[in-house]
Amino acid sequence: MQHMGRPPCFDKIGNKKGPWTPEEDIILVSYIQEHGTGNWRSVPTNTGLMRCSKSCRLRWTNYLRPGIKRGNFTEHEEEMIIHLQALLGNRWAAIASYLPQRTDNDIKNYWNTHLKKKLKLKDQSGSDEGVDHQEGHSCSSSSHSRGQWERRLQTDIKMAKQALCEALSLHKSTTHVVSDSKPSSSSHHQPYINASSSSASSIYVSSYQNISRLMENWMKPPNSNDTNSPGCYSFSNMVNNNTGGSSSSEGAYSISTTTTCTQDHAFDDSLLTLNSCRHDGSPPETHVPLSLLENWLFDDDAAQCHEDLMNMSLEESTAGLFQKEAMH
DNA sequence: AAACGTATCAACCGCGGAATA
DNA sequence: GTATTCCGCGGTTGATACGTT
Repeated sequence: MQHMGRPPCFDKIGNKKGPWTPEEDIILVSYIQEHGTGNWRSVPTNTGLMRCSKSCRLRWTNYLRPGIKRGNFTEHEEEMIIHLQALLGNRWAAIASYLPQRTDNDIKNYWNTHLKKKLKLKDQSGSDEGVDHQEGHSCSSSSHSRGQWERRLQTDIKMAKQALCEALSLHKSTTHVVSDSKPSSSSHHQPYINASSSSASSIYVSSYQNISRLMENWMKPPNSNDTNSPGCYSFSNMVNNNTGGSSSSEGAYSISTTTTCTQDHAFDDSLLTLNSCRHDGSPPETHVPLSLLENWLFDDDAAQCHEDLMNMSLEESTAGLFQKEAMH
């Protein structure tokens, strides 16, 4: 049984493991800025990084990718995760697609460390809920195949949305400026330059400036307020203030901070709309009379979105293809 | 102040499925 | 149609930060 799936790439001689160093991060980021994320296999070779492609991809998607929000989960996010977990099970990637600023890894960790416990306590304290909040998911009864089916369907929907979005948004302005505004807390967020995108193939950020800023931040003593993990430095600043525009197959969204939402709703804002606006990032403020379809694609009225999602089961969202399985 | 226990999260690992030869 | 390679996902691990005794 040599090949059940792909053998791990770690046995290649000299492949480094363990935490990433700032230097490695820089190399990876600048490479991806230039070449995009199309071909992970070639990343180690082309960059000289002594990491396997998998490790590079992981580092990028879980940490370096633009638009990742770090730090505490908001209540909204928490609710979303609980809701979606009940709906989708432990499909963290699928769940993460609704929480675009969070990585699947983050969500998974948060679930395992916080939410699971929380729900357990809740259950113990007498909540009756038929909902099974454990490992499996509420709908897991019949549903391995259904799960796959759902996943596929979701992907199809996403793609359709994307295509429609592109088609519909051709006329819209593609520029969007990243303001260094808000993000909730404290931050000494510095305004990183956003190489404003010319849609699909755009580079999401000005490499030189951001990297030099990155360097600057590394020079500073770590701020305990910020993030405590070794991999954090101040990079999150950069990352958080950029719009995504890379051509990553999975994470190439752009997050506009110029949308109508404010404060806490920054999160809701990107919710759902993200998938649809990933390429042009056009701020939906330009609400022209929208067709139903366009509304679906571009509507990011925060409250609305959130409401919608919270009230919408997957079944509903997929036009009643499934029988409704009572959530609440 | 030290020892110990717990929580957190970045990274690893193995697998399945898609893509390609 | 088969074998091989690559990508992405989810479960798990291990280092370390944090809290308690």
